[in-house]
Amino acid sequence: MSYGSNLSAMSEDLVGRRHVGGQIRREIMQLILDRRLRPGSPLPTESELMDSLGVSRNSVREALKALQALDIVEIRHGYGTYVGQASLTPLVDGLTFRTLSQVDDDTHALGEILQVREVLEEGLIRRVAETLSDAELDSLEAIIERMEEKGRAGEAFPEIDREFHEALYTSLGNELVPQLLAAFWNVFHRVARVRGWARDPAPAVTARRHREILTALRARDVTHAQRAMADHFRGIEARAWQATLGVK
Amino acid sequence: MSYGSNLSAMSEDLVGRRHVGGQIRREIMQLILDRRLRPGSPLPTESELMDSLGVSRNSVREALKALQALDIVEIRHGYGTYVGQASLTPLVDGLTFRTLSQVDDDTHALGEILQVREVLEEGLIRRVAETLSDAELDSLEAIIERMEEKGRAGEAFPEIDREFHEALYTSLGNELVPQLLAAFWNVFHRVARVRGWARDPAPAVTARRHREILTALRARDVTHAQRAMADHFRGIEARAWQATLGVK
DNA sequence: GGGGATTTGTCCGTATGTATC
DNA sequence: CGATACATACGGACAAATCCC
Repeated sequence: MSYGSNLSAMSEDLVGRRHVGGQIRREIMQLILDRRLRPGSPLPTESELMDSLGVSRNSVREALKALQALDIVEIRHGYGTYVGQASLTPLVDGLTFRTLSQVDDDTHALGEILQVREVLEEGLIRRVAETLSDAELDSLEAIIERMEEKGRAGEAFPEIDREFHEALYTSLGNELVPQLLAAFWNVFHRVARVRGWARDPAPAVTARRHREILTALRARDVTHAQRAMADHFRGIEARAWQATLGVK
Repeated sequence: MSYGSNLSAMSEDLVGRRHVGGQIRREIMQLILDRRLRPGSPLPTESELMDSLGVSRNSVREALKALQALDIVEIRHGYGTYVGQASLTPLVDGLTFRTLSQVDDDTHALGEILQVREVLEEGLIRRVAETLSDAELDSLEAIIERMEEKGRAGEAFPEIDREFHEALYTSLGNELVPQLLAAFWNVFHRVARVRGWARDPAPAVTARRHREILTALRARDVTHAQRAMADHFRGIEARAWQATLGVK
């Protein structure tokens, strides 16, 4: 035997120490929870982790790489390892991969994502329509004016679009909502970029649909707002299906 | 110099070969896409990958571990590596960790997840209420009868609950919907288990709420169904908040 | 069931790039 | 600029799991 000593492996012997890799991953996560480390806090170095966990550097690194993929830790080359933001980037990676994986019809996988986003936003706008303050309506107004300006120039405005939908739901005080929507948005546009789809061919129409949503919100007309949102998604779907047909 | 020869490193020298790790991850994903590999298909062995990618085994393994965490590949000890299901387990892991990480008030993070689930299901049941067939209503009936049986015995039935909500939306033909709902459900119950919360204290009431949803669906009463679903979530919230207070 | 081949899991030692001070 | 601490990457070796004959 070359490397032995099994300092702290006794506890796992009864369990059969199955899948040491996943075990180390859980132990590092538990370490973060136990020490109440916040996102951005420094983690022990790899050397310290191999000592405290009693495993080799390779095992520690594989576990850290897995946690990095989940955005649970953040590794800065030559500097250190830190607690991550636990964002939804893993969801984006997974959904993007899954969608690209269905070569025959990405419309299916993409349509599913779009349907979920539509259901979400239709329900969310109902709740937000009642609690939206005048100040928030004004800031939405400013965003839409930038849209219309781009629309007049015939330029697409994916980032402003994203900004609008994010600003719509800030008043809910729900951090998860904008992150989920942003995740879906990222998947959609990443797939579009890989597939080489064209940009929005009619930005003025898209801007008008957003304007429609805002006027409904100003009137506190929940039904109208919901229908305007649904129309907006019809537009998105039309663009996507047209793009897939155009490419084929 | 011990390991030299740098066969295929020349191409990266100009780029500065930044972040080889993440690069390998993308190359393996691209390999799956290029070869049209389906979930369950075998991947090249680690040795073949280090040859074809021109990197060491450690680097290959770290990339594979990251992809494993995303459920993009599946590694079987002593057998081989396979294309994974690209499920939403990364989302479950991330949200669970994030929720447990907020020790002071998990009610906040958990409340956000619950709100998203509620918005989703309220919107989904509207769409499903119109297209549900009699056969599907009957299968929902069977599930609810099992609930009521458990309810009379005073036993909790988390699994049947999950089954009901999954069966509700099969007619949509959207694979992502049940997976997302299952993910949220898993986060909720995993956190509950870690926190040591009590089980459903009034299963009969929970069963009755589900019965209410079904009767509304049978009557094709969309508004009623939506309200019944909302009531159901009020019950879940009440249980959760009561549990957190009880523990504290 | 036994044995050998294949494949992943773990470990060690070392050299190198990178960021901070 | 040098020193230091850290992550990155490589090669080689052995252990453990699985499969097939």
